[in-house]
Amino acid sequence: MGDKVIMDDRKKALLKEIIETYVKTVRPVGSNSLCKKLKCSSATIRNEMVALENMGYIEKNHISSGRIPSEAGYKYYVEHLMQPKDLTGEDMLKLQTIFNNNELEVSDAVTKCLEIISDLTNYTSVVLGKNSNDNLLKQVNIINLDNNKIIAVVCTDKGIVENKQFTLPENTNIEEVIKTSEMINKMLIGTPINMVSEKLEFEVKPIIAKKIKDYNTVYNIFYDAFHDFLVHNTNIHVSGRVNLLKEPEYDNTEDIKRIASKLEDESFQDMVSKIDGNEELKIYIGEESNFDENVTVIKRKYKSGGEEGTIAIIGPKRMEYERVVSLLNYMVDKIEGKDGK
Amino acid sequence: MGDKVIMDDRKKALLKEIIETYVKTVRPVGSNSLCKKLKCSSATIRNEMVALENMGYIEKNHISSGRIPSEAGYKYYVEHLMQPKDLTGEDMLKLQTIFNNNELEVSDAVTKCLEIISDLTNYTSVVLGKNSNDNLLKQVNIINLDNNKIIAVVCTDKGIVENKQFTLPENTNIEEVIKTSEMINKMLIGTPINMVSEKLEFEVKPIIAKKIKDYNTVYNIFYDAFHDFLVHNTNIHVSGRVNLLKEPEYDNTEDIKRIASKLEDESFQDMVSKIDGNEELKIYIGEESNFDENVTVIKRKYKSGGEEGTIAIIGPKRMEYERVVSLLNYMVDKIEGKDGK
DNA sequence: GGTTAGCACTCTTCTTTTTTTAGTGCTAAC
DNA sequence: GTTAGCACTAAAAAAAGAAGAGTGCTAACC
Repeated sequence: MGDKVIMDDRKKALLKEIIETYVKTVRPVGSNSLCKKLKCSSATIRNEMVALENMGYIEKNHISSGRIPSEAGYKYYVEHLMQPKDLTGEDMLKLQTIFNNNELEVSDAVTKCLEIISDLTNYTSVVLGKNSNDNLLKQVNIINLDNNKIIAVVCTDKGIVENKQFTLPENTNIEEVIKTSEMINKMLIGTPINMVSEKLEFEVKPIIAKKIKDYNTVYNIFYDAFHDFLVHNTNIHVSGRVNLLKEPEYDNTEDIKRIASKLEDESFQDMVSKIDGNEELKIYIGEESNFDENVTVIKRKYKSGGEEGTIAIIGPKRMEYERVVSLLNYMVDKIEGKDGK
Repeated sequence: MGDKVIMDDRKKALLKEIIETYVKTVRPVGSNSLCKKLKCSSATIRNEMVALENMGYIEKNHISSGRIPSEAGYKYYVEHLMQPKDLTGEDMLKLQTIFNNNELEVSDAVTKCLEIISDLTNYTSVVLGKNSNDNLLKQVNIINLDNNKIIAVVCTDKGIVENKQFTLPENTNIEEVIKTSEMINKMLIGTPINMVSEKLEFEVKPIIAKKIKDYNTVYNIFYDAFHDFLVHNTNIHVSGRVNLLKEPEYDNTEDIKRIASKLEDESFQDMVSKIDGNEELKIYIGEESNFDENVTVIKRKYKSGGEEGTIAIIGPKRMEYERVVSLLNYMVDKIEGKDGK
């Protein structure tokens, strides 16, 4: 109990072995099966297991069952034991073929990657992308439809385009809207997209206030258009939802339905959104995942072209940590163009 | 066997009762439970049941179980027995609140409806929308980014906007692209969007062929942009995926996983796509559903503004047929603006 | 002191048996 | 044509038994 047992090398090796076996087999791991690997008898292993259990790294389902890793165990593994290996040739090859296809736009590449990762790993992957603030306003166009309807098209230097439709009040003069758009194009081009609203209010609004009587309506149109650009511009893609459902530990309808619900629910967007602190990669196990106590979420930031975001892999707690981490890192390096190619 | 038994009124009432009870309870229906409703003894009902079974409208799981409707039974019900009722006040109210919200654009309204239907019925709903061919070209804009990149923005009179990015070959003159876009804006405005490619080839291409040396590159850009507009512009929305999974008949992991797979698979887009013949509403039961033998799909066409498409409701075979049909019809009338409001 | 063989014990899982229950088909009487 | 009565069936639920995997502990071993 109160014993301060230290985590010696054999205990580490044992924990590593237990976790990696469990990841493969999804069965509680018994002392017998580890004899060869650890080069000692099952009795010795059992003794060590008791120690590991007291430390909280492994647990058992019932008094005479094999051991399974605890959440703390996985956490210890991730922090101290795992060694992200090189990608296998197979994994590497598949990824390479994607990136050699130059035609892909950034966000296509990310999405495509996502699919591949889901495919290779059999987990679910999610990407939450956002237009980064280094997008600069390139141009805003007004297109005049019938019936007092107009469309405002906003475009940035990174090539991101968004549009929004408005119905003008009866008495609004479309010409004035178009003139204002021209003014914006003269004054605000090159402004970081998140600063546009501000400049619109303090630089453009005062000017049009003098020239146009219904200036508030006109102002609001552009305000809305830019505002929408910022808000709307979070796009989320999910790939391989069912993969997760098919993981063998979810073998009852309860679990499956619960997880399927969560995967469809929009709220899981929040879950992906942020990596706390400013680490590039972070692993959230069980409770911490903010999604479901029976999963692990691995998040990885990326930033490329006009877009930045987070990729998240959702898998069972007995995830192939090493592989997924390698895969993610490799992929993001490619996307960010850090590989010199 | 060879008996030609006729479907008299009592048999009809019995079949209707069996189906509607089964829809509610999801349990095989026994003769006893129907005595009150049919006003006769269980023995009589059993006799009639034998007749219905011979006709193929009901079946039993094993020799001493109650009866469940067969696929043919559902089909008979849908064709002869059900009477789409008026919506309940509750259903009506929820729908009304959506439509009173004038700000919704068409496609938003459809999507919103979808969510409500999934919510009310606990089935899965899908909409496959397409820009209808009565969209006319309104305008095409070229936006010039750095690095030989340009964006082509295509807009129709119904206010649908699409954009596509291109990287120009080194030696292409951007001015010429812009000039061509202006020419298109003069010549092709008002052309049905599906005809634009053709006119582009036979009316515009010959002209630019004379003026521009690299005319093929320029032509291809616009060709691609318009082509993409047509291809891209099928949008599919799914709502309430999990609802279907939660239906009580899918009480084993097998079924749930299989159906979840199909719901995520893109191929189910094909399933939704068309209603054969030119009926407005059609019901596909089991095998016919083209999706899964354990579901029913009800499809309903709609057409509104610049968009047309099909709404499909996917539910268990023991679907609340009457309610769903009423709901769909009511909803589509509203969307199409046929209610005079 | 750490390591190991041996063994009783525990819990799960699988198989078999028994009981209960819902509902049928058929016969004979109304 | 309708109904009561009854033997019969199959499923589902509950109970009982057998097999297996793995543990904890003790005592002997190096």
